[in-house]
Amino acid sequence: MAELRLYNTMSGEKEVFTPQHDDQVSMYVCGPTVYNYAHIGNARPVVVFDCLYRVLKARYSEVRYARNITDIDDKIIHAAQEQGVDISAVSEEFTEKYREDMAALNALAPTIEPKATEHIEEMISLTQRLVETGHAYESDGHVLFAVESMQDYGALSGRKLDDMMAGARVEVADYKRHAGDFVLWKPSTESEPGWDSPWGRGRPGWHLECSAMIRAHLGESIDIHGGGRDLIFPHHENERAQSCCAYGGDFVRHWMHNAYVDMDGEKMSKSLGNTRTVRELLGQYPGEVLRCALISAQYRSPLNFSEALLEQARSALDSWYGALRRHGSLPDVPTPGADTAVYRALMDDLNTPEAFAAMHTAAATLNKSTDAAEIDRARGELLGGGQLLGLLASDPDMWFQQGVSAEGLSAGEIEAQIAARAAAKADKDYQLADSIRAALEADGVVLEDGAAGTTWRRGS
RNA sequence: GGCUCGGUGGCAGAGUGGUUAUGCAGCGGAUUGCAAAUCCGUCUACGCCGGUUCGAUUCCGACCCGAGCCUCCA
Repeated sequence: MAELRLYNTMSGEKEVFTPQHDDQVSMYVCGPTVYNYAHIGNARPVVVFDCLYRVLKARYSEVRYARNITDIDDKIIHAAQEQGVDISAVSEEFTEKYREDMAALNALAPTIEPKATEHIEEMISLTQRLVETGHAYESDGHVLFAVESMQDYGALSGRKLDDMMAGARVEVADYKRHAGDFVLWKPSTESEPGWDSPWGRGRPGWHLECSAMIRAHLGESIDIHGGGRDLIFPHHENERAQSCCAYGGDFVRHWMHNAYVDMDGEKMSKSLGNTRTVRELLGQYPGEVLRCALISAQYRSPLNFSEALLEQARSALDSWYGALRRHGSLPDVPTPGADTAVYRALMDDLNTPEAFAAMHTAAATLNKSTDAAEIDRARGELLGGGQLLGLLASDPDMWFQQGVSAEGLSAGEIEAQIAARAAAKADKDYQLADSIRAALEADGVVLEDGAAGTTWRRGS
């Protein structure tokens, strides 16, 4: 059995992955702050860690995968105030939309989806613990984590407190002892949502929930913690500080961070305003195309988002589905955990491009082989690989015949035209046959004559 | 200013101290009533300068260029 190797942000190297408990893995991935639609950049970690989840499930008998929902945050508060509604109206609406969008990308639901507002108690007690142990202090109504109280603060992001001082570009609040100190708990005004605490009515700082929820659901030390690169600092650094100082121990054994989705070579982000929402893109492309595009580069490399990228993803899927379509009548019972080339590629730090190459090899075999055993093996590779990658989930005929929008000819109309053309061909009236083909093509339908008759698909 | 990561063929994108990545596009052929799909063949590579080595795209150093973090952000 191939061993799993994963790059660890902490060490800066690929490491052999061994779960702390024999056959059981715990993974936590930072989820969305639910105040608006997820953009395609937000979807990258979801899809990447969904692949990892699938690989882990194939390899280990128990995988506990938690992805949080941040449903208390200043941005949600602002959105709610603008709309004149309660924050829960905003957070519930966008939690639902997020789930729909991610499901459309074939991302499996995590084992647990903890919400911040359901863990306020845990956050308060974690904060208390940090105050008691001298790692946090109260100042001007806030409770702050004292970064100088932690010996190796900065170890994850590879920075030193002194260096950070030099580059501080932000006004330092005067209630902080050190510029790097961050908020654990902050006061709420009357109009802001808040919870009673030993420090008065307030709400948690944004790093706190993950520490508290990891502890509550996955325990003191987890195997894998993932998220986007931009979370390394300050979010994960601070999470680590909170958890390590409050509870001691390892906290996280493998830190994993995906690179960004870029737009014209520049990071896609809400603050830059160059985003494309998943929802908008789903109106133009099948979810599988978006997913395929998102994993067409290795997760630690930047991915430039473009029409061309999506068209390439579509064409890769077309060729895999096309190979399967040739053998569509065979029963399928793939085993994703089988020791296939796709599996081995993914075991090497999720090398999805190498996995794609193996998928293409399997498809080529299906297209040209006449050996039943070989065909069987290739189908297993392709379908099993598809399960690990979260692709090829549709029926091949459905894939080619689906229209992204409702417009166009119905399947029945197309079949009728095909029958008319077959009759014309039987009469050797090729002129009529060709005019039918051309008419269909003008409506975006491509005919393919094969040994077993004519099949059709919708062109892109 | 500090820290991190990267520069591969027309494009996308892996990998390796000496041997084909892969896909798309291009070109030539096969197949087809015509197509499409498919198959076969084929062309374009490893930022720049040094060093180590029998041999470097791959290791080391300098340089140039790009991206990111240090601030909400996946």
